Amino acid sequence: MRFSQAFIPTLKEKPAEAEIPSHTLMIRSGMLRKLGSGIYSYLPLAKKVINYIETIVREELDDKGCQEILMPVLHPRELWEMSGRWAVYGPELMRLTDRHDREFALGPTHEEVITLIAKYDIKSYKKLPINLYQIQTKFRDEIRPRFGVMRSREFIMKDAYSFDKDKAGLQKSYDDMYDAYSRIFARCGLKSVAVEADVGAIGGSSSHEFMVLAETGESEVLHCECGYAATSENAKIAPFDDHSSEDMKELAKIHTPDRKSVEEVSAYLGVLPEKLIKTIVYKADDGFVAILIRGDREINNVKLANFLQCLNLEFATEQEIENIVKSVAGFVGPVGKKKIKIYADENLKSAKNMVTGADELDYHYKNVNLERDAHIDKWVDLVQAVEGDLCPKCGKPMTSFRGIEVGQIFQLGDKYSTSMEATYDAEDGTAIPYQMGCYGIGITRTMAAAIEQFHDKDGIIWPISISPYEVELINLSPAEEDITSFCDNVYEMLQDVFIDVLYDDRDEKAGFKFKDADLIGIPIHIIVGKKNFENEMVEIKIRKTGEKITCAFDDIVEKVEQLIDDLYEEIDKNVE
RNA sequence: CGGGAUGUAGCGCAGCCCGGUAGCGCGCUUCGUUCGGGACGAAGAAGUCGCCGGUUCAAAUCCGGCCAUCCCGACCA
Repeated sequence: MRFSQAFIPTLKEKPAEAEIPSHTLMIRSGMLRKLGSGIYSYLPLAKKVINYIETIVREELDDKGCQEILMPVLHPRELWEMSGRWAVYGPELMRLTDRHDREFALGPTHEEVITLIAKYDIKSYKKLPINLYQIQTKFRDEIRPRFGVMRSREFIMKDAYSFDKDKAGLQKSYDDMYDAYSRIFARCGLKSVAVEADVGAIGGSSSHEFMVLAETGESEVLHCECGYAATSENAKIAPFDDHSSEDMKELAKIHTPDRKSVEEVSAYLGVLPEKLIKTIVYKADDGFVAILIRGDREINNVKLANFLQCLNLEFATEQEIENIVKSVAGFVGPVGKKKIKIYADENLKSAKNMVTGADELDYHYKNVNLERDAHIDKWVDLVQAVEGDLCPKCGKPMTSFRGIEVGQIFQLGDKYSTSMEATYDAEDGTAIPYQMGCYGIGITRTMAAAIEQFHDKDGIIWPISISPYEVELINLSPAEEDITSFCDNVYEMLQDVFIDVLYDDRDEKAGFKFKDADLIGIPIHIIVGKKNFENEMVEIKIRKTGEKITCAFDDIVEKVEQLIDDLYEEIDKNVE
């Protein structure tokens, strides 16, 4: 492609709306333009990257025997009522009404549609297992779209659905997808890691998220050298140090005037925050509960919501604490008989001689020993894991990094097949619900994640496997006829050997073209300037390292082919 | 939805407090010079000042309402 003909509207200045590198760079490099909040047009460079990512996805999935289909974006309300998700999916489901007042959703995911397809047309065990996928625009009415394509309301996603006869089959399909995903992200040139994940609203049992490592990632991942890795919201931990060796002391009420927070009480009494127990009252779906957590730690809301099996979870108000719990905000505690259920983080089980609220204004208890002084309805893992916590598998301290979630795989089991009465006929003729799995990859998010992982102050540094072009040929002297006709020639020769090349033939200053080339981030630049030209040489620059090599005219094609091979080899060695 | 901000030329912004009919930089068009890290000169095109209403002789500017966009928090590929 000649740059002079290409639609690549680059920008010198940073756009006001962009916060993170991928967003800024996609706009500046002429890949992306905004239409509305969380709604974007993909210009030619972006579309090429998307195509390359999709090609890798298709190749790897097809290799596992998956088959591509295309399902509708528009879903009738009745379909979502079959699974019960019209009600539970919540405001994130983009809903609309047609001229006859019929209600529809714009599909955020396609479990319902695919299950219906299977229900009608995959009736025999002989047809199983089967895995169907699509690459489709998805809609999610995000509370707050941000970071450009990273969290948008409309995005391109690959979603696959597996159907198996039994759990063992599902496990096999799941393992295949796990393997395919690892290969896909590696082939995209990305450093990624699979972590244990929360199943969230989709439901089901086992799940992994694939995270691309990047400082700007929205998720914190805890991992251990033994291989354990999980998002911080989902991470389990080995119990922290206990105090079981202490003797239980006598319970005592102490005056703590106007000291409510952990910091205040801990400073006033001269004890460490870890000797305090916070008692937090929540309003859950079916009533109020009190949760106990060590003073220096936080409650993990995902764990709590999962444990309580509830959709809405909020703090009780001061009024509710007074009226329902018969206590005082800031001084709530577990000692004595209570009207509501009390659940304690299991790490408190061995804690001795703790400080808690005394359910009375300006008073706390000291020397509280939960098993002696309180009634705990259940001990549960509720703590938010942090860096330094011990690995649940091997007990070593875990470290943390940030990541961008680019894919997630789930074992759904028979959740949808049962609710939608989708069954196959087994060998003995009985109707059995499919065992299903679902597997997503955010295509456009993967593109953004690649930029987050690979950029510098000058612009994007594309991994060659998903780069919009493999080579950028830069003519620094378009006014010189001999140089230009030479460049035209090189352009032809490269195309003849199927190298995808962007040819900067524009009548612009050298610096201008260099800046654009660095910004756009094509991995290999061939620079044709006057001085080198007179010596029958060109310069080849590697975008990633900045390394510049000179190359004789006759060797250009061979050298470039070799450099391309090297870059692919570097990627391939990380593909299992 | 709560908190904070912004809306003026394609992009980035000033002007608003103190009302008098719009300006700067980049980009764009033409010409000339320049030509290895976002050149210079000259000439030019381009804006219903987010929308609706109010106050006023007069509104980008003051007042009210609405809309949109962005940032911080709770959700997710």
